Amino acid sequence: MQHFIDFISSYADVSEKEMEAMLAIVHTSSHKKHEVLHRQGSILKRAAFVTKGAVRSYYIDDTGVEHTTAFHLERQPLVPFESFTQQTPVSLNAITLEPTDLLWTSHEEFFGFLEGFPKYEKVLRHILGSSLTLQNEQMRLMRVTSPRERYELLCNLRPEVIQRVPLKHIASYLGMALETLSRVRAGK
Amino acid sequence: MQHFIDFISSYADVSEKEMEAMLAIVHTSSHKKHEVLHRQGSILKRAAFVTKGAVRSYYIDDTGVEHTTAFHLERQPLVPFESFTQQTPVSLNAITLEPTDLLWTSHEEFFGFLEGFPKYEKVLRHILGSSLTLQNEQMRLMRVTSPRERYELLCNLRPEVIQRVPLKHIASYLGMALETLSRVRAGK
DNA sequence: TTGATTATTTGATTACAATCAAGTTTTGTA
DNA sequence: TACAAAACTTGATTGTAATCAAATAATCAA
Repeated sequence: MQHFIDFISSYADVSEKEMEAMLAIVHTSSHKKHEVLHRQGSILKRAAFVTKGAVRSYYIDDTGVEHTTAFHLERQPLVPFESFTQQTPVSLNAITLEPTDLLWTSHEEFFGFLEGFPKYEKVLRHILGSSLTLQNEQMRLMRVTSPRERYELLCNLRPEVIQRVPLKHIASYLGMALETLSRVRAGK
Repeated sequence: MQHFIDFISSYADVSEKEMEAMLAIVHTSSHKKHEVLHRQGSILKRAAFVTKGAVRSYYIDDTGVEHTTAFHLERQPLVPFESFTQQTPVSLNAITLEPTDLLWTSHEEFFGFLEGFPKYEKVLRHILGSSLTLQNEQMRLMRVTSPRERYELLCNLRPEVIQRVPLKHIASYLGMALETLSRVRAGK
């Protein structure tokens, strides 16, 4: 819970009253390893935040190949904003990589809170902006040519991911074959 | 101008009063071919909308290579939202590909309007959501393995771009060598 | 603990796109 | 209209990562 408070506080000065209202709409849930949290095509009813564990987001393309798009470790939001804010079908699957604890709030509660505290419109805008920035950076990561560079960048940016996630998912995330990743890591 | 009204109307029912207030903060400008609209690292003071012509967004990487990230034709916004909403340095350059007419509004005017008409918070949220969706789609485009597929996807999604933009920029946008694009087009 | 499944490594080969190098065509403009 | 610059094409070669194939290592569950 402290993680969540830290997260929100990094975007806004939260008064006691506001924090109280927030905590009133926040729920917790625990999930086993390899539990599906949401599926491609469904309408997202919850915005979640990882307090413990790890979650992987991925989609399956026309040819049946899986593409991992994100890893959500503790202290990170797990919200496909473009889907949650507009209640359009989500384009990703989410599945736990480890036993995972989440904080979450429903669409109704979330936007109810927003109406009660319009100041948080700005916060949401800020979060959406950050989300766009992150996407941009990820896009550039993909354009950095060599697999080695992509891997090294990830090592620098998210060392915990390398430690905790099976290489096949990292390879998929970085857009290279599992064997290539293995060789890159061996320094070949 | 009608283009702009259509654009906004696709996101919200706009009352006469609101439209009036909007038009009061909208300005126009004309630009020659190859005119720079903004540079990497600057703080964006304007949100723009293309009414005529075409604009290219790109960035230059550490090794000096240019990467084209977007083409903005008429009826499309030209706003790096993540920069404009938060007034952080923009990570892209924008340059006209053709003689171009823009509508634009300043950061102050824009957020002034938003305070006067808080209903448009929702509209902005919607636009940011769409922007995220677009980014996601572009990301997926990059992951579709073969250059041929990437090219064909672009042909289907944005045929006008193929007609109007020099191939070297399209090649850069699709992340392939100019020669490769040429061969793909020749069906080789 | 053991067998089974999953994860990872290593090797050999192949396929594909980048690069280098000229040419040709098109466009803009003096 | 003619010249120069830019846009585009084509060919030959190279390098790199994908693919195929198999072995080894680690993890999980009965």
